[in-house]
Amino acid sequence: MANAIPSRSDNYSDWYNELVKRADLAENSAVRGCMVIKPYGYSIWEKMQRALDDMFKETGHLNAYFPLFIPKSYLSKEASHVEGFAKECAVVTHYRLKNAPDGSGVIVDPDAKLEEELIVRPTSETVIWSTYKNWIQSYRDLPLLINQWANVVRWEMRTRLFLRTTEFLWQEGHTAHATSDEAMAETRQMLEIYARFAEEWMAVPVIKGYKTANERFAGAEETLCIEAMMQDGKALQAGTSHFLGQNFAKAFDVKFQSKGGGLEYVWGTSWGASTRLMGALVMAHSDDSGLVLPPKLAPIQVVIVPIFRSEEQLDQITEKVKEITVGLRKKGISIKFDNSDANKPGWKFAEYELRGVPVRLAMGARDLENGTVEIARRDTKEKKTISLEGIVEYIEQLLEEIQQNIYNRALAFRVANTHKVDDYAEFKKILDEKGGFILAHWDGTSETEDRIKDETKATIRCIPYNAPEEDGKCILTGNPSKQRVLFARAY
RNA sequence: CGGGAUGUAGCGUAGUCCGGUCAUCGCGCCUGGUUUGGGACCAGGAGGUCGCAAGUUCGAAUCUUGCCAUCCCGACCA
Repeated sequence: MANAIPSRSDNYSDWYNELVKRADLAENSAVRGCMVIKPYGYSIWEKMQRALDDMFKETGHLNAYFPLFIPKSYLSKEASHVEGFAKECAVVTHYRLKNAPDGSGVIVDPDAKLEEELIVRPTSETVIWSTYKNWIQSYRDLPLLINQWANVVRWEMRTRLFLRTTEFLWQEGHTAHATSDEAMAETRQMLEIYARFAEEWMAVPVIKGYKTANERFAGAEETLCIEAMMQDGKALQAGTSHFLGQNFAKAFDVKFQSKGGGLEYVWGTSWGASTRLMGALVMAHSDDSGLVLPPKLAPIQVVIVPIFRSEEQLDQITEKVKEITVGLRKKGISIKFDNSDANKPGWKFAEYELRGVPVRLAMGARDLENGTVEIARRDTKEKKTISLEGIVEYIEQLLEEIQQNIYNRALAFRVANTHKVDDYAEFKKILDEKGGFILAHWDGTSETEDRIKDETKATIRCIPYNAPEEDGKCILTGNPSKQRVLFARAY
């Protein structure tokens, strides 16, 4: 193999970085910490957007767009919110440049200083709630169910393609409700949507749960999340849904008149998922040959590679291929027929494996004679020659099977790498030797959580939903505990 | 922002100690031909302010100083 990527076992992190670049998903840009998402990577993101957006619309949400800039004063209206984000905000202080007197280029015009500095949004709660104040007067205005697709900026110290970039793309939902119960139900509903998206579209199994107070969103009363396991055993948070209580309503004075005529603060939620999902998708399924994409999100689901010695042969193959592609397209399956003469078949095979195309067909003289085609699946790398008879149905079913198979594989991996541990020494040992998820008892205090984090780098990823009640002792302090929580090292 | 390292063609690199036909090699790219069932081969060709700036010197990719950028390890995070 001339251009092999690093292997996962050699260096997982190198493997990931190389794969993202080589599969043409994204690359680093001239701007520190900001990436360029390339067309192939962006196509996957568009499919993710489409699926999520459909689910949001089905549950009654509408899209809107709020400004990129936020007046600095807004950020400080909600105390814990500003504390959470202040350290990573980009700030706009001027609005004009001018030529440098010494001719060395342009400089910031000191006369163009803004009265009030603007923050580049790290998240939009504050602008949105300041707007909601004007939109909500009566219980009849509720619930208000809004989503926006946007870019946000968080000035991170260390960045990695998709997993943590200074600027990233995401969606953020912001809803307002008349009652606490209704807002909480919305919070749960949106987490369910994220979980369903992760499992049914990305083929990534997730664990749903509550964040501890330490890990909660800045300004939220409760944060729900889904956590996925990557192939190196580390956890990745794939979506969060926050119950904001009346915090932002109070900070921005958003009240409504109830049926009974009283004035009440509204209850809020916010929920988001970002281009980080792209990183999760790569790390959950791919192998040392390249990406493995779930068929539902693959920009190209089937690639057809002709093998020919002459123009006439190519023409004959093209003719045959047409019959297949017409049938596949009718089923909504995306196909690429790569008839370019620039590269040999072997090169193409390797290239489409790198790009994670779920199904590959190869057709040559041999197949023309026999009425067959060679079919290869990306997830297992199995190859076989099959008859053209019923090929469309065969492929349709195979795509479903691949989708299911990579989910099952990821689930089996997670199960195999999740351990119940009752002893702190063993806890540390498993983290260092095996990694993965650990279910252990915790006494419920932030102090204990912090100490475990300092000593092991593992954090409580979540307090899982529906965890069975079980009396136990905190792994660190020995204090009583009612249920196990999920520990892991995380991205 | 602390600790470590690195900047040579689109990418990856040799040369840096010891200054002087040294700008090396591979991939990629262009042209022509032969090829095509797992990353083809031959021939020819294009492409470089050696990160930037100043200094030392007859002479700097190489030595000195300053700056800039990137990567790794920490603190911070979706």
